[in-house]
Amino acid sequence: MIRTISPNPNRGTFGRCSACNVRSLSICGALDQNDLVEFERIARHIHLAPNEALFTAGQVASSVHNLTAGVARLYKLLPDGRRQVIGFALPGDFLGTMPSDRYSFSADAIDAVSICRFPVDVFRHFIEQRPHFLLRINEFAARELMLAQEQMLLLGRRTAEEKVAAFLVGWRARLAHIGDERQTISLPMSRQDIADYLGLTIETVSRTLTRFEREKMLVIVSGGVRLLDSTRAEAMAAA
Amino acid sequence: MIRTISPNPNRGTFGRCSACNVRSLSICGALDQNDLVEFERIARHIHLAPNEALFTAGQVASSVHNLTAGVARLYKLLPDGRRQVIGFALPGDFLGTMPSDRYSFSADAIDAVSICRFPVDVFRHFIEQRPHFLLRINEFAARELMLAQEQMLLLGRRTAEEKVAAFLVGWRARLAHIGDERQTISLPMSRQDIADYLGLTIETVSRTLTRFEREKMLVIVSGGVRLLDSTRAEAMAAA
DNA sequence: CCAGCTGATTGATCCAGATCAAATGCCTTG
DNA sequence: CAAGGCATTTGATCTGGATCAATCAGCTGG
Repeated sequence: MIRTISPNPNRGTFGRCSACNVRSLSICGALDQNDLVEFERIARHIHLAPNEALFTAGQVASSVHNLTAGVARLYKLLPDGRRQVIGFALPGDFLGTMPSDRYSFSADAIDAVSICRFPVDVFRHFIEQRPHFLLRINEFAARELMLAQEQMLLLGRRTAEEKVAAFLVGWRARLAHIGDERQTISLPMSRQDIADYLGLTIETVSRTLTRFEREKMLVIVSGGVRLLDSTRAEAMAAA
Repeated sequence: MIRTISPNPNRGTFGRCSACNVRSLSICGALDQNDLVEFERIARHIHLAPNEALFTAGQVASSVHNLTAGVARLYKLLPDGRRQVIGFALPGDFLGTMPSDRYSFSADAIDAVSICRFPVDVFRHFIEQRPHFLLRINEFAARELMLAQEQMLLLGRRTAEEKVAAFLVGWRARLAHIGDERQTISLPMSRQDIADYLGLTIETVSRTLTRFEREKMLVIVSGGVRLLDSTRAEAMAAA
């Protein structure tokens, strides 16, 4: 399970926003002490077991969410069951940039996940009073959009090998961003999740990883991979 | 060329935001008369010929843009020249949700295009004073993000046939949204643009369209297509 | 009215990645 | 510690869409 900074983000004063250790990474980083007290009042802190749903596409979007621990998968389904994972959410990520009144994608916990949940209308009222907070949310949305555009390039124009390499390099960067800079890249999601994220099959992902291992670019370990040749991986990811 | 409502969006009082006929469709729809006067002061109105660049990926992002006439293609390139079109911009569309200080994609005019251009720092200052405007920009970013996620599903998990059908249905909806509800769906972009948008080759797009015509789903006309069997197209696009 | 150019269509063949089909290597749990 | 269950890996084959290769159809300018 992927955590940040301290082993238990909600230890002691459970649910206290002021003590939240992913605050600086999240939209809440824009709130001062006074705001935080108010914000805490409208938050509900929830823990989810692996594979539990945060919300489901099509449901009325009654809440926005802020991830504080664990990893979630965000995905869309076609009527016949084909699945596209549109992203993985990490601690600090905000799931609330919704244009419509219904969720346009589903989200569920990959490992044990903690979230802060806010009723949309209350949340909306809160941000409307705080332009600097709104500005922060905007920055997050912009970054999200840029990642989505990068992913479109990957899905539409990259080869299987490039996709897998780009995924590993990008994932490592995101882990580093939340303070996880271990040698081994933790991969809490299944091969199927990775395949559905990259627009590939599970077999292709597996074969590509084993080939990378055979070619000494990485070592596959339980729950992740250890990159041996970053330079080569980065070159593959870029081109 | 795709226009909206009146044949010439900038006729007479050229560049006057108050007279702008795509205002209600754009982020500027959130501005009142006073705001508009101020806004007009920081705007530069620019006209571009087909294939002229609005901006290029990697350049310092000195301006944000608002499209008022014509169609633009937004795209990313890989070092070896592979191209992914990440979207087509229509009148009313805002190109300014940038997370970094450099453009992360390129944009150029497909047909004759008119834009309003604003220096980023001035624009930023303007929106910071106007929370309701910021809120509007946020809604636009959210819609943009939802479209991007829909496109990820298309790129990763749909067949060529589904991609082309979904493109036509989606494009028709966007044209309808800006007031262009003619029988014939106008396609000002080239087959190559469509292919690069759908993650296909030009040959596959062409073959798929001719097959649709053979199957009486549509008729290919100069500069567009006429949908004969909307129901069938929508079914393909959905599944 | 025709030559040349550019974009689109059509045809023939190929191949990256999908599909189908077994293993293999785990964790569980009794 | 054996049995069952699931995720993953590996192997064999197939195919949707890519690639390679001509046409073809509008335009544009002379």
